Order: sequence, then structure tokens, then C-alpha cells
Amino acid sequence: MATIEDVAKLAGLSRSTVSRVINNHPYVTEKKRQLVYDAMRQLEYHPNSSAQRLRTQKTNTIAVLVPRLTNPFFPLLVEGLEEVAVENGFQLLICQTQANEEKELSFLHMLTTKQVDGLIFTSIENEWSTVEPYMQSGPMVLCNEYRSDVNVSIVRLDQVKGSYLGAQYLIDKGHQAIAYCGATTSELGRDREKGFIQALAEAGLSLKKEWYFDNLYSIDCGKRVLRNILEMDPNDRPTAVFTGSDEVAAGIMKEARQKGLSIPKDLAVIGFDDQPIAELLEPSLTTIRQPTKDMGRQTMEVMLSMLTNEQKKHPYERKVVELPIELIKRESV
Amino acid sequence: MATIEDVAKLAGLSRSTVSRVINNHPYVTEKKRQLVYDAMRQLEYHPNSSAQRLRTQKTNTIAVLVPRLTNPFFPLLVEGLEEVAVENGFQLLICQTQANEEKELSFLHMLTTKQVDGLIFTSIENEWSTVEPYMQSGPMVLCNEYRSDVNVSIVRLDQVKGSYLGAQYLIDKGHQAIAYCGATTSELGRDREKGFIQALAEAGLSLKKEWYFDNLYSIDCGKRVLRNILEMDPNDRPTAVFTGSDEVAAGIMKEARQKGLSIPKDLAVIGFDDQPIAELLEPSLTTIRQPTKDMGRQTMEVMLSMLTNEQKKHPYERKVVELPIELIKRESV
DNA sequence: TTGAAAGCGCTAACAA
DNA sequence: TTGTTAGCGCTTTCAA
Repeated sequence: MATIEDVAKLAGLSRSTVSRVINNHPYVTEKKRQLVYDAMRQLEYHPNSSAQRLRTQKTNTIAVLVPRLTNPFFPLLVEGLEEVAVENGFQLLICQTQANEEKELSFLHMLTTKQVDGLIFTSIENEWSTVEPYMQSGPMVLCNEYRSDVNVSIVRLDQVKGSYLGAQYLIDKGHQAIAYCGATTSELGRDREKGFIQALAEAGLSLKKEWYFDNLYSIDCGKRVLRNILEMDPNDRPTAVFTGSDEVAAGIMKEARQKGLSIPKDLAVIGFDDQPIAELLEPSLTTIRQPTKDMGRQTMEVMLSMLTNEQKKHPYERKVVELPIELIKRESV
Repeated sequence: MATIEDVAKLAGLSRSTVSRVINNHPYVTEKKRQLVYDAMRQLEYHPNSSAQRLRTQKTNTIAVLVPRLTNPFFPLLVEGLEEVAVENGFQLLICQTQANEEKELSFLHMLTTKQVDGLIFTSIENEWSTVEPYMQSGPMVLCNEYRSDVNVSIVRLDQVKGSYLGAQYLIDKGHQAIAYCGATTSELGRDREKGFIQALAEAGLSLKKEWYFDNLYSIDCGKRVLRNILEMDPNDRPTAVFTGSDEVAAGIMKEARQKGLSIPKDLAVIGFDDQPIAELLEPSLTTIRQPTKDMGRQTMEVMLSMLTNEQKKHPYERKVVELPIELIKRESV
């Protein structure tokens, strides 16, 4: 492999001049610039990325932590993140945590080893107290999932409103017995619960403990929920289910059909996300639309502004962005 | 940030000894090893990744080129690739080409700039002649898509058999008028076409030009196909469609319902991939199952063996792995 | 078993 | 406008 030294020799110039050409610096005469280009081409020279990183202390890479890419929500988010990153000369390092605390920690490590310039969480597995120390190694932004009581930049949705809209719609459609699929472990999950309960309360209803399903995320989880519902007393079981994701909703619907239930007649189902699958299901899925890709774009913009401010030696400024969320009415309710 | 020098000083030892401890070399007394560990902990020292890379000329990172992550086939493939990579201390750099030639080229570049140790294609956008020169910069493996006439390692499926099975099944079910959604641009696409035509030929049938839809990949593409079919003469139009992906099949089915067609009565549909969505559709989708995740695992194993052989200064040995493919019968045919 | 020293390939401050 | 020079932080001979 040719090095900058080889190019300099061949061009009859110094390494500095070659470096200036590589980095598009001013104050290089056109003639010498050409000399350098010729030499680079002749030697098939390409600057060594590790050397550049070591010297500049920058990687132009941003880590994005996602639980798993097989959940279609995240590829969409990544698409938004990546668009803005690439527009600004940055690269993404996509890290699947598999919802595993240790894996997440190992990725956080990349910030301290200077393998990445910044890090974006789209979900958080560890306690914030164990994450926080890593903030001194580089900028972090929370996207989607959040912690409102800590000093970190956040781009998120109004989850309270999301579930409120869903519950209200079910109630408007005459449902009184509504099951809930949620997650108690995250603030996002607790906010959704808040909105859901609020809508119920305004209608004089409350959430039954036995109708609360916790910690669900997959199609199979959804199927299990449906089977659980079927095991309940037929005279006292939910007529509608609010779910935390289109996957779970799809699982419920699939299993319902399997068991001979008709949707929405026997059971109304409402999803969350508005993934492509929502429209394809039969009946098509009523769901809460998240502006996923836009959330990605905005997150990356916050991250890049932090990286830029950092260069100006300004302290990081906390930004909180909240994006709108809406109900998409289809046929499953 | 603490450096190795700081650790050495605090421990009262040399940089070399600290380095040996970091890299688990033998010949360090337990006592000094502890001294080093203590110093590292005290200083919160973490080796700088760029420096290690520059010095060792290794990144322990492998680039994986995918067209886009929003096609669920690829996250599944990546999962397999990543499992094996992580098991062996390697990291994945996932690169979305957006099916764009220039983007692909820019990622190939990472091999020459030593940003990655090896590169895996899951689809190829450029001519092989423009890709080939990059092989001298590091090992490459083709996964899923392939070029049988070039000297590169490949892990792939028997595509001829895949489409043969699908076509044969449709014919067995009594279909004579079968539309085909394919791709002429890749060898994979041409092989599928081969198998399809072969099955037809054995039944004394042939593929109508007007029933050939080229270059389709998304749900919307599928919808368009269905509309095209409906514009045909009702007395001379396909009774079945063979598609190149579950997405396209889903689009066709969705639009068919929209237009009042019943599946499979009015139109039989067969997919390709067996993604989660295949089972969820109504009716559920008959499709060709690809052992996607396993294909990923095997690909990474080939890549790692090349990386290892490289260290032994052996020339790369071309490996070709072909995985089985099967027909999953459901309700859409 | 340990340390000294060289150098991976690059950028940037400084001098000219 | 260009070149000289000093490292960035690490690993790895080589010698002790």
C-alpha cells in the first residue's frame, strides 16, 4: 500500500502539501495540486483511515444502538438517521443490543475507546446511572426512548397522547372492556399507560389488572395474548385490545382468526407504529402513527449540532424535541 | 483521556508491559499484571482503538453491503452474519447501498482505506469488472447474490430449484396461465427465470412476454402488477403469479382484495423468502423459504476463514457453498 | 520476564 | 505558498 510519503516523493513535494491536497486546504498552487493528484492516481494511493483518525481524534462515525433490526420500526428510524449523517459526511455504526444490558455496555465502550464520535440510543437497557458516566467520553442523544429526569438531549414523541388517542377511539366505538399490552420497565411505557388510563378515567372506566399484559414485542407475544384472553370468562373478557406495536397486534389478529374470532366484531385491535404491515393485514390495522423516519432525521441533526458545538469548545446544550403522533383509522376497530 | 504512557508511569512499569497485559500476552508476572490492572482502573484507561488499528493494521471490522435494511430479508441475513462475527471478536459495519452504484463504490473504498478487514456483498450493483480490482485490498465474499464466472467465494441458494418448485406447484394445482415477477439484471434473477421456464416447459407451457414483470421489489410494485393484470383481456390473463419476494406478493394480494378479487380462487400468488409477514397475510402466503439466517452464518464463517488464512500468508481459496431451498405450502395457491 | 526504541500513516503548528 | 518537525497512542522487535 502506498503511503502519503510515497506520493510526496513521486510528486517531488512534501507530505504536508500532499496532505493539504487530500484535505482540500487552500494555499496550494493549481500546478502542484495536479502533481499530487497525478502521483496519487499513479500509485493508487488512498489515505489510511486509522492514521487519520489517530491524528485528528475524530472518526466521523456515530454509533446507533438499536435492540434489533428485525423489528421493522428500527430500520425505518435508521434510514432517517443515516440520511442526515451521510449528507454531513458522517457514517453510522449500527449496533444491535438484542435488548441485552451487557451488549449495550460493550457498545457504550466504543465511545471511550474513541471508536465513534457520538452515540444515539433508540432504546436503553441499563440504568441511567450506569450510562451517565459515559457522557464525558462523547455526546449522546436519546431517540424514541427517553429519561425526562436526566440532563441529556432527547428526540421523542408524545407517548401519553398516542395511547390517549387510541383508547379514546376505542371508547368512542363503544368499547368498555379494553385490554392493554404495555411495558412497565421504560418511561415510554409508563407514559403510554398514563395516557391510556387517562382516557379510560374520563369515560369513567378503569384498567383491570388481569387485562394488563406486560413486556410484549413480537408476533408470538401477540398470539399468546390472544390465547390468554380466550381462557378468560366469556362473559367478562375484553372486547378490544390496545397494543404497543403493530407486530403484537398482528400476532393477536392472526391467532384470533385461527381461533375463529372475527375482527373487529368479536375483538377490536389497535396497533402502534403504522408499519407497512398495518395496511396489509386483513382487516387492515388501525394504529398510532409514529413519524419514525423524521424522528431519525431530527435526532441526527441534534447530534451533529452537538458535535459541531463541541469543536467550538462550547458546553453541550440540552435539547428536547417532541414530535407529533396521530391515529390512523382503518378496519380493525 | 489517559494513555498507555500514563498507565505505565502510575504502575511504575514500561509501556511494553502494559501493552502485554492489555493483549493477554504470556510472560508477565502476576504481580506486575495486577499493578497494571490497578493503574488502568484508577485512570479509567481504555486503549485507543484508532492507535491499535494503525499499529496492527487490523480493524476487526467487516463491512456488509445491503441494498436497504427496510427490506426485512436483510435484517435476518445480518443477524446470522453478526452472530458469527461477534462470536469471533469481529464487528459488523452495515452499509446500505440503496441499490446505488456510486454508494456501493464508496463502500468498497473502505477496503482500500483499511477501514475494514473484509467485505461481504449481499447484492451487487456494479459490474464485476469494476468490483474486481478491490479484491487486492482485502477478502470479499458474495452472499445471496452471485457471479458464477468469477473467482470469488460465494454462499448462495439454488435459485433455479427455488423457482422450479414454485412453478411446478402452481402447475400441479392446475394453473396454465402464470405471470412472472423477476429481475433480468442479476444472475440470481436469470437463474430463477431458468427454473421457472424449465418447469413450464416440462408441462408443455411457455412464458408469455406480456406476463413478465421485471425489476420489482416493493409492496407498491406488487400493487402495480395487479393493476396491470386487471387491464388485460379477462379471457386471456394469468390465473397465478409467481413473485420474487414476499413484499411484492403482499402488494399484489392487497390490491387484489381492494379490487374485489379473491385469492387463491381468482388469482393464486406465490412469494419468495418466507418472511414473518407470509404467515400473517390473509390468506397466508405460499412461498419459497430461504434459510436466510443460516446463509448469513455460513457466509461469515467463510469470511473469517479467509481472514485467518491471510494471516498465515496463504493465498485465498475460493469456496462455494450452496444451501437448500424449499416450498412452504399455505393458502394463497 | 522486562524495557528501550522504532515506527504504523497521518496532520498541523511553525518557520521560511 | 511550501517544507520541517513533532507527535497522535499503540505494538513489537530487539536486547538485556
